[in-house]
Amino acid sequence: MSSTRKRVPPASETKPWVSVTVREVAKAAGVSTGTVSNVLNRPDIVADATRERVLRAVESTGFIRNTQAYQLRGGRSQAVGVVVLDVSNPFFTEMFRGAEGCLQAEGYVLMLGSTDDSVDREARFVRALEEHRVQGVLITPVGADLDVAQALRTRGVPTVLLDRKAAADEFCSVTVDDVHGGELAATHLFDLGHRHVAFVNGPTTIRQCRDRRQGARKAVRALAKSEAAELVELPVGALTVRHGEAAVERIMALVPRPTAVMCANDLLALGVLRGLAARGVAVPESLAVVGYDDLIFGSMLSPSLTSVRQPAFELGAAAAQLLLDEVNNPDHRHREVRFEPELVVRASSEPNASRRVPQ
Amino acid sequence: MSSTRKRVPPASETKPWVSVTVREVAKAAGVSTGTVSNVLNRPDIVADATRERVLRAVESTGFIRNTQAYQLRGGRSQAVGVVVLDVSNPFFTEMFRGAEGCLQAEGYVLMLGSTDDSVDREARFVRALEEHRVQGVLITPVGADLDVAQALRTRGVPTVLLDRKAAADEFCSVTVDDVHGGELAATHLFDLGHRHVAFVNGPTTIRQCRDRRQGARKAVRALAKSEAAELVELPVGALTVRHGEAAVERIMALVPRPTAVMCANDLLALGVLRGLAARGVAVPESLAVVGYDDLIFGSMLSPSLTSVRQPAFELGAAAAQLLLDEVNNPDHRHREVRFEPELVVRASSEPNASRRVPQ
DNA sequence: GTGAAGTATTGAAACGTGTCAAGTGTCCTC
DNA sequence: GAGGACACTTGACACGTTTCAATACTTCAC
Repeated sequence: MSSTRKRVPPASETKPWVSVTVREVAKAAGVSTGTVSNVLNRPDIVADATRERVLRAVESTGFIRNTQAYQLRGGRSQAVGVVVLDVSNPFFTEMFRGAEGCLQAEGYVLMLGSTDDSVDREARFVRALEEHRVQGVLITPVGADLDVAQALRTRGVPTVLLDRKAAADEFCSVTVDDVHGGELAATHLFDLGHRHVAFVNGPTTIRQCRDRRQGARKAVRALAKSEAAELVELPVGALTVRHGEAAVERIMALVPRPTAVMCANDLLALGVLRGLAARGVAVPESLAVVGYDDLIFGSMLSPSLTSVRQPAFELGAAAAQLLLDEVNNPDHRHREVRFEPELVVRASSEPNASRRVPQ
Repeated sequence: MSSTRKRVPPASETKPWVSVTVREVAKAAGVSTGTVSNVLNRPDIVADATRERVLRAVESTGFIRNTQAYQLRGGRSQAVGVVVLDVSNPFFTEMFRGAEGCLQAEGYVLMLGSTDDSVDREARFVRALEEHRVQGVLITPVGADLDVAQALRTRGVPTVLLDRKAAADEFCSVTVDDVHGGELAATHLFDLGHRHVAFVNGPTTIRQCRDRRQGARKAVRALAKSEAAELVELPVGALTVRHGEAAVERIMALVPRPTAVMCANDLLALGVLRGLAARGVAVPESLAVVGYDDLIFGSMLSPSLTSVRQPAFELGAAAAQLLLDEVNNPDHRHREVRFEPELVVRASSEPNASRRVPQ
């Protein structure tokens, strides 16, 4: 009876090469599977001779442990998800690198995905991460609310917010003070005497865009009545070179024509510079330009781009550390690691700017 | 007797929130686990009323399928590994994006890692990918031999070579003719009359660097005796902006001084331009510069950078397609998808270059 | 020679899922 | 109302690993 229930795998199911299991290693070494497992996980409790024999068997059979089974049994996941807005933005890849350095050293593999500021893509990707039972997630959330991150949290997935402040003490987060950064950029232009400034901003659904705008407005309000200035906002659809370039037409159409442009990030600024160059507008003489992020490429343009520096690599590394602490430390407390932005003045705003920062 | 063997989980093992299993869904819906599984995987064979009930239970319990268990049971892995030389090089992130687009649509998650041209890091990362039983790997192999890729192949992991030609019909691969590209760049400089050309090259352990050098040498040999030219090679340690900048000193020390510089990639070229600008060397008047990759940033410099364009995004997309075919198509044949490089002439080599390519 | 104490190994159970042979109905036909 | 055909549902097993109670084997002291 019961013998007829034995599963007989159909011929079609035979794979070209099935992977070596712990059982085969055990057979090769003449021990039980339990011992093999012990050799791999707690080598100290197994006798020297046996350990040696098993290790040789592991070598000769080409055994590679199956993480799925390991994890299924109750072991820790060795994967971490990283969710960013745009992989092609060097700011995010730098951040990724920072995280990669820390986490790869701890044996983690990083699953990377970009959302392109789409709620749908974000939901789909995070869903996939959850199905993979990742050990944690580093995420730059899309949109104003933190729905996705909250959902992760309630399901017990350690989550660190990248470049986004958490509400209360719900999450760990790494942030840069974008309000202050926006203020720095705008103030710099006002200090130079500009009174008509255009602000090429991305979608205000993106928190960074909102905050930088807020900072810029703050700078406007901080001016004495006698030196009142105007900040004209030009929203664009995405933070890309293409959108920056397209914005130039609108800048030039403004009346009165602005004497300076502030951009919500460097990609936009690079696009603006390109558009201005195509029209033969002199920078900074006819129009000063400042960006945000301080991508390395901005420093090599001529005119080189004034920008607000953010420590992308350090942001990623800090986020990774926070995640590791949340995972390993039993009495972990959520924290916010805050970095200060730094204005880097270059030629696009000051014709003969001596670099105020090395490199 | 046997009841004493029952496992009693120690208190320390209780997790804050254990994930919902198919069993709990079954209980909630008043059916068996088999039926739940059927609803999820072959909804057509289950009665409408039951399906509805189960789906509601899935919803209410917040069930998320455990990919590990799914895969362990024999299902397909939903992960693909991507191994590149350097995540901070926009060329590779563009490639990643191309692959991401195809693969995410098919439900795959991408595990990304950079090797920084280190054999060790490559080995470690690929090892981790194998432990995760990824469905396939897209890899830019480090070093001259294809050891790591070969190992993957013999273990039955579908592997596509990125930007690297396979020996025989061992692998699928996507490539750009780097020899031709190198030739294009060098020939361009010779056509402009340059006879002393410096070649800032990366480590020749990197295949791209070797091939581009070979192309450049070929261009030298193609010259008539009457117009013989000299190509001085300056090897540097890595393909980065920093290394390019550092090479400038050596360029300027050459006797006779070269009138043109060809760089193995755009990051090097950007570094060179930066170094030259710092020394006040006029480009292209005193020294012409060409790069390789045609990163978007090169087009925005002034002088804008002449470069050899490679369709990074398309490379990644093509690789993803090849992988999907290898995975899905039973009678898959290995293929090489070959792209042709394209010279984009800009101001860094020709003062008043009218762009020969739009954008 | 017996018991105690330690050391090394074993083997079965469990993790969460998909599969499939067997089982339970239900409806139709003769 | 017996039999067959059909439509769903069930439940045990297998995947590859780790864990842990139980066992086997040594050593040592009395």
